[in-house]
Amino acid sequence: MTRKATINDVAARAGVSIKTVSRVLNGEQAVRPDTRQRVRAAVEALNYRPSRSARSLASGRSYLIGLLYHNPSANYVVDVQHGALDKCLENGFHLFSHPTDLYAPDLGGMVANLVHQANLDGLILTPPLCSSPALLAELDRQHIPFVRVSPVDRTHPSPYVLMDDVQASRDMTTYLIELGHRRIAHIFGHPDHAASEQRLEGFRGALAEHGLVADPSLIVEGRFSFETGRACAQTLLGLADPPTAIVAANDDLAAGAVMAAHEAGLGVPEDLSVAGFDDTHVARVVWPPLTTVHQPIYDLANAAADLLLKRLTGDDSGPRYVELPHKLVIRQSTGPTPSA
Amino acid sequence: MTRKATINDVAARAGVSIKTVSRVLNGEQAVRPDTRQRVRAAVEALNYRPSRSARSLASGRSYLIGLLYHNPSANYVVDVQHGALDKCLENGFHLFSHPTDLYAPDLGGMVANLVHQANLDGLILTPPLCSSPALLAELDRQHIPFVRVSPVDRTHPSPYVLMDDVQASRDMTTYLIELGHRRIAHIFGHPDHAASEQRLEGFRGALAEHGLVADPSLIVEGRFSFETGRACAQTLLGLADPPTAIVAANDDLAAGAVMAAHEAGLGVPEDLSVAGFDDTHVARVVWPPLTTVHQPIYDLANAAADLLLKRLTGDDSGPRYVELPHKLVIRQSTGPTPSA
DNA sequence: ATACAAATTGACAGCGCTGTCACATTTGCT
DNA sequence: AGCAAATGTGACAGCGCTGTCAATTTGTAT
Repeated sequence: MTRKATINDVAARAGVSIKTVSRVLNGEQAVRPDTRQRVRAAVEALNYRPSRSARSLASGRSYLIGLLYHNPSANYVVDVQHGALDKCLENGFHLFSHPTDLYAPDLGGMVANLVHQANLDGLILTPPLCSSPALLAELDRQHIPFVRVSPVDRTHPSPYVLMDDVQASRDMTTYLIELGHRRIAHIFGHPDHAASEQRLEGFRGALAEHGLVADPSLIVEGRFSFETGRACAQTLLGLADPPTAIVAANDDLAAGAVMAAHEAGLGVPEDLSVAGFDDTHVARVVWPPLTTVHQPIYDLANAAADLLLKRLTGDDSGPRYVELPHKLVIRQSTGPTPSA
Repeated sequence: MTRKATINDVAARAGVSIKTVSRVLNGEQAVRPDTRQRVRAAVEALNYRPSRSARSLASGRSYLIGLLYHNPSANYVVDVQHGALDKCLENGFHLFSHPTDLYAPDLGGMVANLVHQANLDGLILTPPLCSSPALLAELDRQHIPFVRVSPVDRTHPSPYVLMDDVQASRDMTTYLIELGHRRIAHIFGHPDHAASEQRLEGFRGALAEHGLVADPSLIVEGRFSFETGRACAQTLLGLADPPTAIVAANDDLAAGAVMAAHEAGLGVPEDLSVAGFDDTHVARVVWPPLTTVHQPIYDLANAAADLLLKRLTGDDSGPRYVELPHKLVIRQSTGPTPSA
């Protein structure tokens, strides 16, 4: 292999100026079809790929976008990364994944610094980062473009993608009610994550729709983790009048609840039904496998990247947000009420 | 905030030429201490950060390294990413994570292309990519620097990091033998992953050391997944003379085996002991929690990045490889033999 | 002091691309 | 046919940095 081809080589071969090659590469309009064709052929023949550094230095853009996350589950991160990365590569961009501490003293400053150092063109914010007002404010102030994944605040003008957490939670709860359950508990997610509120809201909504009242002692606060799920379930099962079903705000919590049931000598689902949320790997790896809500994480991230890239390339014609459908996944951790 | 500071601003403020600033930034020797100090102060005062694109365009280096993986578990990827990313940032580099298909028809070409397009300075290869001879050969041919994480072939001249899989597996098996088990089965990992062989070797070694013979019917081949672990365990438990303990080649397999035991009405560990490998999230989320081998994934990746960066910056003084210790994690999925 | 080597510093030319603007060519219209 | 407007193309100056090499300062041995 010889030296890597540059724009000059392409221009020479196509018999045009480098500027015209640049035009073709960047999809600018003012190029005649036959010229464009000739340039394309030369690019092909030389297996030419523009240098990101040169392009970036000259244009001030970096063709790099950042994906920020705060301590979520590995499965979530990996799915998000893939969804976003695929869309980026498709458009000649690259992706930096970066763990970010929601509680950093100067979160906004830190992120802005990261953006400047790495010269990122835009950001994808995942929960709970996407609902930090301080962060959003700083990004706005510095005119850093970003999209949000599963935000709660729909009033902020930045684009976002989400699924309907409230409805999903309502669907799951309704499913349990239809199975005959009346004393249904909810393990709340994590106060950092606004989705937790929505899942609680859907839970309450389904109960209300069926004329049931939510017993406050059946709503306990977890932290989206296996351990807290287990502890919460222990509390619930220790109640004088324990629930026959638990709707947990994510799969880890549900897995913990299943473990607590086992420890208490209770069968799942014979004695206790447990439902999860998100449909992560864990849901298929505990015994019994969890009934849960499938969240289209890959697709959400893919759509998020799409929205961001459209903005960056100046295409403002598309929608400001995308809402993707959820799906109930019925497995073996839920069943009819014991007495029924 | 005004325009971002450039090297010219720093030079002007420090009263030196831009070349001298460049020298200080790149840690070159020929700068007098007081000059160096003045430049440092100016950099500080202006909060100056060199532009990656400019630097990269001028030097031909990109300060970017790639992390390649083929379809491993999310937890593994995330740990590897963090380990490598932390070391990179520490050294002013950035990290691209990239899923890569081991079975791509022209794997070497694809990777080389990726390296050139993204202008990567080097690669970190995780298993099983690090044992693809075709890939290694192509990278060598194109003079692309790389390190390998947990390789099996120690003869290739590239640097690598690993832990002793054979010894770890031997330790685990010995632990079960000391618990009184005599009929011990092994669920083999995945033929793609050379570590599987080593874990089998350690298993056999421990048996031999204790004068036990490995019954061939007790060695079954899984695929590092929950489902195959379950299927393998079903086979094992259906045997006329089933094992009292299973050493699985990873935690997912072990989790599947635990599930199969549950399905067969067997208690773990009362009727069957099950040991995992890797100490991933799953190990703490199944019931009972898995006895397993803790693999220092973060540290391995961190060390790998370190080795690679040292090479890239021309420091050849360090070791060519790093071996990190493993650790047995005893949880509740293993216990004494039923009859004992 | 003087000569010479070594250490330190700077001038300047790119790296490969995009933005600006001027020029050339075509098109549409009277 | 003739002219303005629209369209297509190219020359050239950077973007912010590093590499090369020459110039300057400093140190050392006479």
